[in-house]
Formats: sequence, structure tokens, C-alpha cells
Amino acid sequence: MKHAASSLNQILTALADPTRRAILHRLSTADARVTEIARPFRMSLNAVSKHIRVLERARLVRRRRAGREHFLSFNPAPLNDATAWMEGQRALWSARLNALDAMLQAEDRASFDSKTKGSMR
Amino acid sequence: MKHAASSLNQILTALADPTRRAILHRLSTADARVTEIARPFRMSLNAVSKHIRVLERARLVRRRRAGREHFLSFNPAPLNDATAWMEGQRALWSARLNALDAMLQAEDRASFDSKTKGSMR
DNA sequence: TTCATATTCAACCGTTAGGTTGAATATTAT
DNA sequence: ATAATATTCAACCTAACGGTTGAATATGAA
Repeated sequence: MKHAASSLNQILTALADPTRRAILHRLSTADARVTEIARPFRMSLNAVSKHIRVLERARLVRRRRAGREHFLSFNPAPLNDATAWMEGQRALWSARLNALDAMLQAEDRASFDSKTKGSMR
Repeated sequence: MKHAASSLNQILTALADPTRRAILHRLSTADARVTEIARPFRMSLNAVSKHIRVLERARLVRRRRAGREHFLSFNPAPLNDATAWMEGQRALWSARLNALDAMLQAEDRASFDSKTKGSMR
């Protein structure tokens, strides 16, 4: 897998913008056309159109054309890639904590041994 | 919670850069100093220092100073915020699918009823 | 004290990102 | 055929991003 990093880049940069997250949120409850999606925003239709393209590039949004109107739909699959990466980090992190914990427990055992040995004449 | 969006912004923009993800990956297995972190990269120390600041702003990295050296550590907590948002989208999405499914099943039942009723003279 | 090391600050530079406006294109409605 | 609608394309602007270099600061070592 050589494209994993670059696709992760696209997914995460797509998600990093609040407007795009709002669009995605909207689409996760119902499909919608470009104009419908743009309406609630205070920016131009063109600006929203650009945001949608970014989401498409990240494969978070799919487009189905029907005449002059384009229906957009949410595709949750790429979110798995993102969460997978995060889970990976957390896994490394907890592995490290477990190792540290084991080490400390071993130390405790050693200190207990030495104490009992000392007090046990 | 009014700062949630802006902190999500910071977290996701921090994660959206591959250099920063590499730094985080490195830190999730062991703490390290700035110079240590910078060494494997082909960019200047200053560039890495900047990346670290972005990660700090997102609270994904903590800094502990000891004399002239700064020890950095990974803080996984903000990843929860990010995954929580994604899980939210997926939840909406599957709710929607469930609703659609229920609707289709109801339709099937109706069509079955009308068929049996029709054949039942 | 002097020198070396660890790190940031400050200024700059090229590229990209997010936004605007205006025109182009394609489709539907009158 | 004409007009209205839905959407993108193209050019442009500004601010932010990722990077560089050079100097500043603070601490540790000789």
C-alpha cells in the first residue's frame, strides 16, 4: 500500500475544515443537491462547490448526475481509514504503558523481596 | 460546548500533515527531545520545531522542560474527540439506513398483503 | 569565562487554501 | 426560440502553510 499516506492526507485535510464537516454532517442524514447544500451557508455557491470537490477527492462524497442537478451522497468508508490510523497510535501508546506498568510491578516485587529478606533474619 | 469545533479544527489540521503524523507515531512509542525527533527528517530543525508547536496547540503533544532540553510526550486524549465526531457521522448514517430498511420491509409486507388478499377470493 | 549544545524567534519566500466575481455550459421550463 | 435554473470553469485576491536562513536565548560542559 503506497497510496495510504496520501489518501489519509486527503481524508484528514477534507475533515479539517468546519464547512466541509457541516456538509458531511448534512449528507450523513440525507442525500442532497449542490444548491440545497449551499443554501444554509453564508458563502457563495462556488465556494461550497469547491468544498464538495475536496470531499469528493477524499471519496467521502459521491456524485450522481441526473440532468442538470447533481445528487451528492455521503460515503463513510474513508472514515475507517482515519480511525484506523488513530487506533494504531493508541495501541502503540497503551502497549508502551503496559510495558512501563510491568516494569514498575517488577520493581515493586523486587523491593518487597529485599524488604522481607532483610526483616527475615 | 462552544469551543468543540475550533479544537476539532486544530486536532484534524494537526493530523492532516504526514510529517506531524510521523512525529506523533514516534512519540506514541517513546518520549523524545526536539532534536531527536527532528533527526530522521530531511527538513531543518526549525521546520520540525514548528510542526511540534502545531501538535502542542492541538494538545496532542505535551512538553516538559529540563534545563535546555525539552522532552515531548504523546497525549492521545484529543484523538477521542476526533473519533467521536466520526462515530457520530456513522451513527447518523446507519440510522438513516435502518430507517430506509424499515421502510422497504414495510413496503414488502404491504405488497405481500395485497397479493394474498387478491389470491384469497 | 569561554565554548558548545538545545531550542526558539524573526523575517522572508513560494505554494496552497478558501474565498470572491464573472462567464461558460448544460438542462429544463415557457 | 427564449428564458430560467443548476452547476462548473477561470481568473483573481488574501491569508495561511510549510519551508528556509540567520540571529537570539538559555543551559551545560571545559
